[in-house]
Amino acid sequence: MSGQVLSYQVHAAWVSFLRGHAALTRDLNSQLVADHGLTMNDYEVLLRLSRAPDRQMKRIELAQSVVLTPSGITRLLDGLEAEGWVEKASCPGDARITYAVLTDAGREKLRQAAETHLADIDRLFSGRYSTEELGTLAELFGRLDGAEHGDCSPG
Amino acid sequence: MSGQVLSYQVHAAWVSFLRGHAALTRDLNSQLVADHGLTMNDYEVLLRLSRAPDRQMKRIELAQSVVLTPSGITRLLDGLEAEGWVEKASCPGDARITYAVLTDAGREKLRQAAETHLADIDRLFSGRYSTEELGTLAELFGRLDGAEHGDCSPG
DNA sequence: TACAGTTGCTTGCGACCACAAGTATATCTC
DNA sequence: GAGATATACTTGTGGTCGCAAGCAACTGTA
Repeated sequence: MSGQVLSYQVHAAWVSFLRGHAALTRDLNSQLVADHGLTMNDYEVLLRLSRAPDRQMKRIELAQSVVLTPSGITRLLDGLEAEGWVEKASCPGDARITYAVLTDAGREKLRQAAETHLADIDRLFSGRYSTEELGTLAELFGRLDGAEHGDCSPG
Repeated sequence: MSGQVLSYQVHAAWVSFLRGHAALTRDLNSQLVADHGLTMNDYEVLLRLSRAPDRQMKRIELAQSVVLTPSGITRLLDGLEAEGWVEKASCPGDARITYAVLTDAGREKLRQAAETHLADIDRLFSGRYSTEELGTLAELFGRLDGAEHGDCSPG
């Protein structure tokens, strides 16, 4: 490894990554907030829950899955619970653990939001990349966190 | 284009993109703050200025180059000015315009921060990708904003 | 010159999120 | 089983940043 002098490729990729993320998320987030009153993190949380067994997850696992701290997930879920889209459930075997459960209303909210949000994402990506390139991106990104990926549709 | 049903590739790439960005920036940013008292945006601004002619840029152009709003760049530069790393300069021909100018102290600060920050970036990327893959990433990312890229070393 | 529209910048406000500290519960060690 | 440690979660605090509104300066039209 170099250490002292960063390769041109690494830095060029990193700067583009930062700029691309800032530009895309600002666009997508403001659209999502305007259309549905959800932030992108709200949406991602609803999506994770919708794809989890019994549509519920431990809060701590949910936090890790969307890269938020425990305090972050508490505040985020506060909002979703206030809207009735998520509920708490206790864990019989461990009183420390609280589950976040997607309600029917939350499922419906996600379904509505997905209609425009997926189209927004599609518009930003499909115009710039071929199917093959998207596959390459998905593979390379996947290495950043060793993430698993599921179907993209809610439900 | 699809519009209604998002392709698997698009969504898989997007979700990995979000997770990767969150994980990487949280790591790099906390390191940079702990080591040098700079946020990643602070660093990026200092770097842009260091590579600009006469080490100065119009504030509005600086904001666009790091994807911040005008209010965002005002607050950010407030901090850098308070530390003496950046100064304001007026534009002779247009009193609306203010330049942000990198001071010698700011240049030195950037040099010090770059030592550890570039190594941090290198560590995160070089371990996961080959040189060829980094080139691919840089090219694909570059299309997100049509950005131009300069040398990665400050000065 | 007068007036409308645009541009650059700042400020008030609110949202989001991380960190640190605190509480409650569980587990491990003796 | 008592005490130390670890885990899950919440809350107080502070920082960053976007949006809307406002101000100052420039430009265009007549």
